[in-house]
Amino acid sequence: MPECLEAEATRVVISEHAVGRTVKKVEAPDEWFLKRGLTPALVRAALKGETFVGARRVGKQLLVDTEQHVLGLHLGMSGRVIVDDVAAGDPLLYASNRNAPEWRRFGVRFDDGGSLWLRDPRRLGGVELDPDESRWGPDVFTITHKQVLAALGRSTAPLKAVLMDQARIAGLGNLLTDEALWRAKLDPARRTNSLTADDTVVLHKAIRSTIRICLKRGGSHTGDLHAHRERGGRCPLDGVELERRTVGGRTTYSCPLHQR
DNA sequence: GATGACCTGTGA
DNA sequence: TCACAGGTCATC
Repeated sequence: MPECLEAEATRVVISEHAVGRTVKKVEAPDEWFLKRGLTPALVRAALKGETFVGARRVGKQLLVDTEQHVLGLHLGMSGRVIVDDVAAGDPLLYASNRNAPEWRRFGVRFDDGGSLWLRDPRRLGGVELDPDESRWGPDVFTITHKQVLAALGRSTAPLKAVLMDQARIAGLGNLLTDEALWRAKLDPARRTNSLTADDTVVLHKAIRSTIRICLKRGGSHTGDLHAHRERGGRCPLDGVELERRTVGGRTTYSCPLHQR
């Protein structure tokens, strides 16, 4: 599920329900889930006795600050954070999932008896310690037009591929990118360096409105385009059949009439 | 850059 | 049984 909006919902839950609490025990039952050389022993040594002092987010990446370390949590394609057995984010989506204990990939138990778990059926998420935060571009929530220009650069890659590159802009995933491009009336496959100055202004506004509106509605799947994202689906703006193809390695829906 | 790999669940 | 899935990473 997670693009930046789901990560943000998760950040809020961690901030409201886990910050201020102290780690008593670290649970790392799935070693595969520990990334970049992290081991159960290392993460245990780093976090045991540490108090969570803040929860941040850069794009899709969650960053939990402790007194001496930063715990990086990534939700992958199917991850959710559960604090004290209550799932973060959309309760409807959560309800459709079974709560299988074997999907718990990483967790901490607090000294007050509660817990925080990262549950991820597909195991595409991960945990790292003290991540290098320079590998992410500016966060999409607050991105400026100037930063959009810098992100686009002179790239000849398809526009969608550039927007989803987390090093250029952090936070846009497949659904939000399709929605933003649909709103901007820009073809996802368009060569990035073919955009006019006006195009970049429209694109920036579309990104901002996509984030604002979908955040308010409750997630990456709440865009106007999303309901029509299926084979044979029609553009909700002008009714023609949407084009379905692979752009930037991801299934892409766009309107062949109004996205140019 | 495009492609396949990673891993596993869901639904047609 | 198969296609597909909201993410990243390595490799041609």
